[in-house]
Amino acid sequence: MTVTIYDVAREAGVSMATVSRVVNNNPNVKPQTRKKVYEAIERLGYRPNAVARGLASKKTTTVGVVIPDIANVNFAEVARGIEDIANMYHYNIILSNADKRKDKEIRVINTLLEKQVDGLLFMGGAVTEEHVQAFRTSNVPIVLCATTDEQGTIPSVDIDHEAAAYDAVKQLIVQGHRSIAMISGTLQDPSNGFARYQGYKRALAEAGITYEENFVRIGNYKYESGIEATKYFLELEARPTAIFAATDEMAIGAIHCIQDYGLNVPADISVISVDNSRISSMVRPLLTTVAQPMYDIGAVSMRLLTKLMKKETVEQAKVTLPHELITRASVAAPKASK
Amino acid sequence: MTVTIYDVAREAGVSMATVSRVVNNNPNVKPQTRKKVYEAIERLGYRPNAVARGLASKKTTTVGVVIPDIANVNFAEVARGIEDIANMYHYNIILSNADKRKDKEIRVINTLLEKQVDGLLFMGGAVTEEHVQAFRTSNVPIVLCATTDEQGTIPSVDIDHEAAAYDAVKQLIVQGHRSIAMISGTLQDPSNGFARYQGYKRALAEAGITYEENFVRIGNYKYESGIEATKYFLELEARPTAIFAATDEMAIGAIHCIQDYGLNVPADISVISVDNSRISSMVRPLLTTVAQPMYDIGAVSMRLLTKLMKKETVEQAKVTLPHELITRASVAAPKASK
DNA sequence: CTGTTAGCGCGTTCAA
DNA sequence: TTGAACGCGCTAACAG
Repeated sequence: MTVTIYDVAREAGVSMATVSRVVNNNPNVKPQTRKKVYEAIERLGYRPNAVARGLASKKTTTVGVVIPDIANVNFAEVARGIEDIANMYHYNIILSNADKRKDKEIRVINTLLEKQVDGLLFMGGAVTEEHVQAFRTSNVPIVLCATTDEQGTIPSVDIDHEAAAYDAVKQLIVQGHRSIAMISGTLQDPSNGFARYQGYKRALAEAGITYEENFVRIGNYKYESGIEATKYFLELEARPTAIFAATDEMAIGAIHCIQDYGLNVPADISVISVDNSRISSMVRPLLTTVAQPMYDIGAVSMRLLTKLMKKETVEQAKVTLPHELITRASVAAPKASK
Repeated sequence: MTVTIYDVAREAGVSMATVSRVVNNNPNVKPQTRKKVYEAIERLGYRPNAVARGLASKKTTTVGVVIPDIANVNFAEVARGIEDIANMYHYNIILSNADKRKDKEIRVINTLLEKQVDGLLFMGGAVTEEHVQAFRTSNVPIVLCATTDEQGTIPSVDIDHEAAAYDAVKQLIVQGHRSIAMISGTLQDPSNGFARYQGYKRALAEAGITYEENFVRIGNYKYESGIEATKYFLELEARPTAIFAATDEMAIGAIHCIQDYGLNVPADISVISVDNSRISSMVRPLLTTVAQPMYDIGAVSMRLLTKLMKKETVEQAKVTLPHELITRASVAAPKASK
């Protein structure tokens, strides 16, 4: 049924070693023989079996990707960056959703390792000791993608979430705002959650603004939770003049909520966030936000992984990509403070 | 370095065949021996090599997924459906972007087949003779996902794009609209493009509305192209009273464009589309749209594929999932016609 | 430049 | 209930 390298060898009148050579572009083959082999391959419709090759060579040219949720636009963007570079270096990717759930993450890591991936790209929630343990059971290179471990011992590619949040809030402060609320992600999430919250606090502290419990609500990154949080703020006797949302979606929720209350963005309340996903340009007013280069995070981490897999020496095992404030139309100076 | 089944056998004092049996849950093993083997596995930290297993068993428990672009929310949603079900049946997925480009699609199909996937899920542009040819070079089951082939010979899961578009336009007509414009995708695209265009025309024809060239613009599914098309419509001496967009994004572009002209949606112009992606609820007014169950398309097609891979008999090899009109706030009756 | 020979790690008969 | 032996399809020395 299936035609093997052996059939090709017979058909071409050479040994299987020779066929293997031409298939793998080994230069040590006489052009004429090469031609004969190619013809035999063509005639028989031979297709190399990558599994057999993987067993013999101990390389599968596939990398495992652990992702929280491919249906999330940000991660999907990262995934695209990963796949593009993987493709460029002739790797395939096995993608597994783990929803930032530790048990699922560990399980997935193990099956990926069973499949003998040549490398692992990990995007997830916190990187715990258990994770590190799981990584250690194998010696395929790992790179953390859009996350970091506490000790910073594992190669990683991410942005500085704390600084990004800081920059966003700082922008509000520069415009003259002093009463700034935040819609945060869960503080359990080290990057999107906790770090951004820290950036918010640092910016306030630096400006001598006292932190207020009432001005921080925890959302779940989604649109609806942005609305919920904003409702809360609007019902406060002393409303904030600006809102910093940890994600674009929550920011847009905030904008719509404010508008639904008959108020104007940014005249009455300014809104800023971090992400710069496509939807930040799909809202009125256009959303001012700090850009997170998701595609690049994916691309750079995959590139880093290829180097690691080829055992090339890498100078920087922990790369922090730059973020950038994208000024659009959702931020303005507060109304004349009374 | 790596511990093999053989090491476990020695450690447990049994043969490798026995180890293989316990690892694969073969019942023909004395509980006591099973225990010994498990202990040895634990002690040595043995992890089965899926590549070797794949070579020996001719099954890899991985399926290939050809997708246009994982960064596209709709496809990402499908992918999530696929992965969830795949995971449920203990399959892994190799994901490859092909951007609806035939050459890339064919190339990707081939490398996936080289990797000995147990099945293939194909999402792409048109399914040409060349595609069918490529599929035939192997006998792993294929299912088309969110696409169909002309002859309908390959198993597939999709919605009826023509009918979905028809229903959307019909809704406009029922509300009293007679001058309805369409922002279409490229007519080269059989499902999202051509079929929806056909549905639009059928609804018009059925209502005795004459088709107007000026009322159809071709977009690229994206927000900006929705804006562009709508600008064109608004500059017409005889503006349409309603716009049907082939995708949510273009519809939102239309809404914003209309609003930027100082007009009101739906009072001045109604907007409807097909998709019901998350963003359709992230706009003011809320977008009325025909829901396309992307997640389900992925889930159902993967489920179908598992049946095919197990050589179970399937009654329905061509399934059409239902679509549904989601009435929100972007459609209203036209202003009193003069 | 080409062929021979071993494995790669595991599933799977077939006997025992 | 267990073990011995073979083979899956290919790469990688090693000879020649």
